[in-house]
Amino acid sequence: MPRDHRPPVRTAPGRSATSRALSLLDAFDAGHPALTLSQLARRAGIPVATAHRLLGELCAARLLARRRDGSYEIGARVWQLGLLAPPTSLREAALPHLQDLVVATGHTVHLAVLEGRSALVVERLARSRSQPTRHSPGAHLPLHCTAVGKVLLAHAPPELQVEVLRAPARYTPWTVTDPDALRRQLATITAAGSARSTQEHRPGVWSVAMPVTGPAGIVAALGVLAPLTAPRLASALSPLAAAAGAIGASLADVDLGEATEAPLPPE
Amino acid sequence: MPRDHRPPVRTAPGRSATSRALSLLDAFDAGHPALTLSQLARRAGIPVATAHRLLGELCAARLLARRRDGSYEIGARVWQLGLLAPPTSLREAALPHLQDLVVATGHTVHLAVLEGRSALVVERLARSRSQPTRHSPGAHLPLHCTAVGKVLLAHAPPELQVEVLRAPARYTPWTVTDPDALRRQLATITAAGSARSTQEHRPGVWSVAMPVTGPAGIVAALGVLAPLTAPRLASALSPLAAAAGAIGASLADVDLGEATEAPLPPE
DNA sequence: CCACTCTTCTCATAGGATGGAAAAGCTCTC
DNA sequence: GAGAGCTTTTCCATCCTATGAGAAGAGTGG
Repeated sequence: MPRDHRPPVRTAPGRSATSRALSLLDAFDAGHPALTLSQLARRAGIPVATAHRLLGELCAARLLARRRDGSYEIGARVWQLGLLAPPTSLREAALPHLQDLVVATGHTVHLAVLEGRSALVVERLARSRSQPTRHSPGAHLPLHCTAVGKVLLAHAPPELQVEVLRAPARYTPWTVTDPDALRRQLATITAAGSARSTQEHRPGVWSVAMPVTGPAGIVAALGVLAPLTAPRLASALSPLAAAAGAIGASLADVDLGEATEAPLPPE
Repeated sequence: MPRDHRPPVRTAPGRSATSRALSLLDAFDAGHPALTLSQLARRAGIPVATAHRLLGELCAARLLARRRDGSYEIGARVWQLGLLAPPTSLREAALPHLQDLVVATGHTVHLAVLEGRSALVVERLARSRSQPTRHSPGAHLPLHCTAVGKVLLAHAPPELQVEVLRAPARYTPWTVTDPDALRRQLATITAAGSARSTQEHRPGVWSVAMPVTGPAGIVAALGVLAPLTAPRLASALSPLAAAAGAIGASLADVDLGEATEAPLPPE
């Protein structure tokens, strides 16, 4: 019975119990779809013993599952819940039109929504299915140097524009990082109804995008990507507009749940 | 200052803080993709004040989002995390083969995995995209009266078989609810390599299914559904086997993360 | 066989979660 | 426009539950 003395436990730094559990979920990303207990504890910044208990709860709720080797992965329950999230209804409404657009243009097609300070790719379709798509659905794109991002930014609330234009990151030698130049671009985009990006995010690639307007306003941006060597992009504008319009129209009865950012500005 | 006296708060029944927060997530389902605070509190069985605080945390973690009208919905973050769950990699590996199978048979195609005591539909493809698919991906099917369910059950651990066969629910007049008869069916299915269901789950519909075998054993079941009036189902067996084999083969390098049920049997 | 890492479990403490109640909105009806 | 009935938000005293060091168990491999 060597358990002789128990020094007082240095307890609860300040985060709530729930926030710790949720930080464990945040430890997973595309590069880390499965993690061990100690990896999770490290990445979430909480003691192993605590992580172990919380992981047990997350597994009981089926948000996580254990693999054969003992490591943890995101559970099917999360996938299932995710089907109820707004991107799914949008994605399903858009899919047939995206396919049409791929056929019409022969290029890769993007559908993205605004999430936080970046564009969340809801769906991406390429000519050949087997072609390795660099950014799969679920990836984030910058707002200031992609065509879909610019469309979303141009129709975003001014506060967000200010925030994003404060310090635009450079991705290629062609990325526009001057706030004033970008601001002028946004004005043009709102007026013209379409945005483009030429090698601003990825060398050798240009893209055009247009807004998708549902009953509650702009809900997404639809873009076409192609290599610089491809035929003129002007030919893509007409089918792009048609597809964007068709998607918007099919959104008529779909929920108008434009989610707001965070409900609690205080703190 | 009318706050004169404060009777002691009848506190904490027994559930952990985290489990309460997670029960709020469980309140969402396909029929209720958006809920108000009081609905959530009712459905999760927790006081409004507590629910309000926990919902604030879930929104901060972006697992939930608020709509314009103040109601809550599943956040895009959940959708994004769900892309890391096993169903996604399986779904993506299978999709091209499912499309081939739809073309080859002309019927609706199902891909399902075992989850708990039911079959989780990972993907469903029909001939015409616009046709209203009754059960979309994410839905659960019973194990004892659908073709995909029977395949999964036949290869499931004996404990699960016992549990499911204890009291099989009746869905139609043709549902087989006799445990012994079902047990014999399972033996036949294991031997023959395919299962069928004729109106056992839904009147006027039959289905055939086969297992999808990856490097780590049976990972899913692939099924074909058709109305009773359709041509003989035997013609579907050959393309079905081909597709199931192709999916299994393309799973070779995909993670072998066969998730176990729950890690903690105690309690 | 020992050294090492990862996982599981225990338990005394105190700090945070709890929920009744009040207040603030919000939508109708009369 | 007062009032009833509803939902959402805030407050705070109590006390229950989360906490995390440590020890033991379970692998791993040199």
